[in-house]
Amino acid sequence: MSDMITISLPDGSAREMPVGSTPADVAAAIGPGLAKAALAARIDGELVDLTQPFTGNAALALITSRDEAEALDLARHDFAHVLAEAVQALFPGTQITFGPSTDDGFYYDFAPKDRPFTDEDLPAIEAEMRKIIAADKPLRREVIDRDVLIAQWRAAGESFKAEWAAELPAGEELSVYHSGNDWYDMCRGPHLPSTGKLDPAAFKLTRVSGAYWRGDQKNAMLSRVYGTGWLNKKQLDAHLTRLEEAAKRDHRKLGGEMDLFHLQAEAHGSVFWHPKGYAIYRALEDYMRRAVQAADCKEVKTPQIMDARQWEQSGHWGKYREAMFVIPDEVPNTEDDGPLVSNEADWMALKPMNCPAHILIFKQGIKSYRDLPLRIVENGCCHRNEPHGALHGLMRVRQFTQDDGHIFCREDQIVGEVRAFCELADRVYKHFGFTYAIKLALRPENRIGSDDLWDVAEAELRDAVAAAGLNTPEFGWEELPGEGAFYAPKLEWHLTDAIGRTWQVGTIQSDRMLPERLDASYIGEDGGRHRPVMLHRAIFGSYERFIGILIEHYAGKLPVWLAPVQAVVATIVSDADGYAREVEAALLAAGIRVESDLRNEKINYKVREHSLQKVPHLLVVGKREAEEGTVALRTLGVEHQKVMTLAEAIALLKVEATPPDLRPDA
RNA sequence: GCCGCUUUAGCUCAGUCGGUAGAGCACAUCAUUCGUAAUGAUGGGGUCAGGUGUUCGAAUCACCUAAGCGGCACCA
Repeated sequence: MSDMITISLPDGSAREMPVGSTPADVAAAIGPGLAKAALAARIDGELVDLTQPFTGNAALALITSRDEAEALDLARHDFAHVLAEAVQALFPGTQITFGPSTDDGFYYDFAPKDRPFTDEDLPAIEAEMRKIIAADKPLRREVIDRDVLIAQWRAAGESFKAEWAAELPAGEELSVYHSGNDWYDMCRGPHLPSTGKLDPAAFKLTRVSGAYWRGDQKNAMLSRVYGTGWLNKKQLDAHLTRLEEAAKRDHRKLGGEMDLFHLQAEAHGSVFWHPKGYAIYRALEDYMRRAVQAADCKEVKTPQIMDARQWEQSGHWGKYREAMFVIPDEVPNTEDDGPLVSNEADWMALKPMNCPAHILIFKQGIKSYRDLPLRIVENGCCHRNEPHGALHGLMRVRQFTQDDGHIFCREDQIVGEVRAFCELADRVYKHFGFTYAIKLALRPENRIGSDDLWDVAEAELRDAVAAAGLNTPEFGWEELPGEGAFYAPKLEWHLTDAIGRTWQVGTIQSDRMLPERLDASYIGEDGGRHRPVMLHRAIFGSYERFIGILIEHYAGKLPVWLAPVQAVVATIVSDADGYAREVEAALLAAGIRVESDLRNEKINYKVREHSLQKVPHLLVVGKREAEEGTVALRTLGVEHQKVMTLAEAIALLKVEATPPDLRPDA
């Protein structure tokens, strides 16, 4: 047996190294530059520490900061460790728990000794972290016996770590990483060779928050410190700039600035739509009515309040009563001025969803198989008393309107119906300028129904997407195990917006449970009673949230067909007032949402104001235009104005103001 | 719901040691008629989120409540 091993490298070359060598030794053998730049290694594809000895002949790839994805993840994980070490140095008695890397950095959850951390603690923690980085402490892996480690954690008062170590799967090798000789954390690794490999200018602690131990609200509330971490300052700065840009398009900010809507404590979680915001809302409603009509859906309207018994039967009362707005059916007390009395059996509730009401429509009269598929849709206004901490602008509200729909069909119609819905959703999202990914959420752990039934239901959705030709990487096709609803698998549409964020909006799910619970049936070809399948579907999700997403996607600069004010006629001098009114009237007659600005203000002022309001087109008129019958058209985001005849301007605006589904080329 | 922070004029914010509140923008009035991102002057406007307490005295200190913000948990 030789005392040398062969290490092959990505460039095809190979090196003979003594038994017991490490990737660091190979790097050093190749050259001092690489030895310095190496951060970690892949041995036979597995990411490991530089100091992990080879166990025999192996394929080696050295990781440097050029391997950005891996290097970033390693650095972020190390930042988390440095954060934990810094916190324990500054706040003795703080217990450490868990601290992973994230998409833009890292966090660490602590069990503080006296009080949770606040933002004011962050500068001191950052300074301590920089000290640890400057000390360039070596990070050393040690494999450790489980019982020894648990005893050490207990002795150190680290009860969370002890609990965790005890619950890691039997047979798993436990390791700790030492930072120098005075701190360690349990970790699978790998890590950078030393804290000095981190760039002290490439991280920033961003915020503190509460977080439940193991993500379960029954457990202790820990104190989480978040940071963003990068390989160098340039990357960090670029990230901070991206955050600023995202904040500028926040729909809550723009909603106020553009006078679209407001929220206030007297109706917290419900939207006050102002004229301009409601103009967007109505443009969407009109659009959606056309879209579902073309898909042969019938629009209905169902009651806002239904008897509690209805919600008991549907199963919502048991599961969601806490989140429902319940209305006692109060009657006046027989004594004058006495309190109202109520009987719980007569309670009613605001509808939290539309499905049961749609089933009640289906159940009117006798349905034949010839009636199927029966597609009904509703702009259904729902109320849910969401947990207070969940409310967020238009994105999560207590009163919202879904573009809800239910398709009642036979089992053999599911694939065709889902496919048609996929094609409809595809048209809609393209009209709004979104790309999307379709995902199939598969059976969750807690579910009802047999595995056979799930096999069938999942296959139906999968086949339907394939039939629509959308199950390709181009459409982000992905299956999500365990993510389905408890009663059915679910197709989900995840939109990607202009700055790369994703939003789950559309869905379709096949449901065999609710028709059963509410006893919906149809007469089949054989003359017997059969259960229909119910497909729940939505494209916008909710109007409120979809408008929020649109505002952020377009940064307020909505396309002309959606813009609440599509054009403003602005005068330069009052001599042009009469002509401006003529222009406004002509545009109004052409169906353009137009306003005029005849105020005694300078044109600079008017341009600035309407630009900030994100009005797509400004028609400037002065003496010259009034005499010539022209307008100077200034378009948002375009540097120079264009002078044209009024007729030309109207033609141009009419084209742009036409919804995409009504354009000749649609 | 949980953790942290915040709440002062329509908006964005300042307000020191506890001593009775200030700016810019917006608004109103007047002047200005102006060619593509802020014309000037003058003026009005606040029970300092609400409540309770400490104090001779509270925007300021304490407690409670509500809402907002950042997360966590939840999202039929």
